[in-house]
Amino acid sequence: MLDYLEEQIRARLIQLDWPAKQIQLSRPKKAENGDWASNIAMTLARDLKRAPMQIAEELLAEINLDPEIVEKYEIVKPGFINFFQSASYLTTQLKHILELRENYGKNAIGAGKTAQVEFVSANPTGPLTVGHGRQTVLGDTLAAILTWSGYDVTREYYFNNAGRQMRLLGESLKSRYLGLKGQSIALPDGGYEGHYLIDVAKRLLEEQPDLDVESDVNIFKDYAERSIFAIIRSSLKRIGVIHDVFYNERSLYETGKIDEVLAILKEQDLLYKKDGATWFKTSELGIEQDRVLVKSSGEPTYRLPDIAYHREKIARGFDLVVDIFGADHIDAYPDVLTALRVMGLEYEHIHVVIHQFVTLLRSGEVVKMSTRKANFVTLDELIDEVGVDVVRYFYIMRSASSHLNFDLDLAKRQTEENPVFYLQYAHARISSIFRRAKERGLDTDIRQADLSLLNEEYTIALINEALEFPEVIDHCRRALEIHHLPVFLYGLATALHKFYTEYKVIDLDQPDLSKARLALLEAIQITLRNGLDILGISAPDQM
RNA sequence: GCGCCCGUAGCUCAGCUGGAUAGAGCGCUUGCCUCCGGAGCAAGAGGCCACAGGUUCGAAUCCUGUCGGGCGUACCA
Repeated sequence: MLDYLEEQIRARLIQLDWPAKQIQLSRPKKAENGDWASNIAMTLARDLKRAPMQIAEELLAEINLDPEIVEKYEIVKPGFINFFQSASYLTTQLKHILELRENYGKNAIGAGKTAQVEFVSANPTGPLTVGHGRQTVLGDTLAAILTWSGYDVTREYYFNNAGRQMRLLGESLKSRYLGLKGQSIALPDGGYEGHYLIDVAKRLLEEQPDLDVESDVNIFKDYAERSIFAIIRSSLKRIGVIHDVFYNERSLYETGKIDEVLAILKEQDLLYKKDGATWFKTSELGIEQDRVLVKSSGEPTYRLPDIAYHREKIARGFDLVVDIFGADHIDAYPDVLTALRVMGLEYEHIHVVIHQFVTLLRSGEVVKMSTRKANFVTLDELIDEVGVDVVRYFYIMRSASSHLNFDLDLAKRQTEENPVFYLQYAHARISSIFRRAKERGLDTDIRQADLSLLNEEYTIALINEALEFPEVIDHCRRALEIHHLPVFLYGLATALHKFYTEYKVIDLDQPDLSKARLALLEAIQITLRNGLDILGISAPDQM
């Protein structure tokens, strides 16, 4: 419909030799304003120096619209052109859903192209927290949207198991281990206080009881890394996330990629030494101050490997790269992009999605969290408390750029107040109707259903709602925003419930109408299921 | 100080590249099951879209400024 109208209007513009402006078509909020509306006449008014109403008249005077698709059109007040779709168009589209089934909503925009989504990327210093959770689900769901858009998607986890933080982790574990043996050694300054390290220390003590103060800290570091990575991977698995690639920062050193970046920047005279450190002249490149790339200790700061990593992403040839960062990393990526630019690399296909923080609320109170101290809530604890479906939904129901209030009380309620159950209930309700229809001996073979019987107000509203699904997918992809999907699904569930209250599906006296309505419900269920599938939320047949 | 994000109903938030009378959930008031799942539906009350300018035929949406809140502003990641 959208493409069709755009094509027809464009043809008229060319015919009239009017400017080939972008043609905007939208779905009006009010039904009386048609199914699709265009503001083209108003946007042309200035170019043509004529009244919009007149322009619309002339534009439509000789337009050629298929009556099977567009029943009629109207020109209204300021200059809107409203199109009304025909009943046959609606039934054709409904058949489409029934034929496409689990493919309904997919498109081929990314066909033959590759995409990479980098997300989570937490270093193995502790379990995933509630904060990581948002990014985890956000990235996974955006990756799913890209898959539905035809891309060949790589989910990637970038991590660093070297450097100061990891050394601190090793020392912290050593301290805990020796503590268990009765040798009290203070945690290092800024060390990791989390209780999980004590558990790790206990297991290490069981496996290797003979370590002591003299033992190499690397033994502890490696053990901590392995143990914590196992915890992280198990959390990811629980929440349904599988990364295709775990990219170790260390490989950038081993393959010389770090040195290459330094060499290129040096060649461009963008590096200098000061106080024993190597600085990047970012202040000459539109950034407030210069940045340190290599510390006076000889260790690089995180920026340098990040630059090298992104250079590698470009070299790997992805058509689209999406980085998911938390708001606390907001300062890092301009430096990276700047470095890529001065190295003469194409980086327009790299998109950064920044999400704001998560606040946990319990009984209306903010749950205080601090990573340094032991009192953070882990993603696992959250899943234990409310379940995977609810966790996933709550994380993506709001736009990433908004702060997220995660209301634990609401999340735990298995009642009408919980939007997840509202959606799942819609799906289960349809399954239930099909079960009942079979019990009653109704012919549920919907293939010969006469869809033209579906012409009541709320029925048409429901079909229209379902037809928006592909547009929503497209919107999510374009904007790299996922929250439009749960918002859409919620509206679809509402339309379904409304339809259900208004009309009886199983009516033995009207088998043809029943069959048509069952066909409709099948299409709605397909749409709901596909949407939930993208979100990684289960679609139950009964609850 | 500077950079990014946010400010829409009592609360939590939608509102897509500017469009027609600003929406939803929760909470509050009131209705709807002899009938396919009431985990549902309907009605009502509730708004100077933070504030002030500007651009435009038209602004919650774009621009500037002000005021609030969050995050950052490291030789931590």
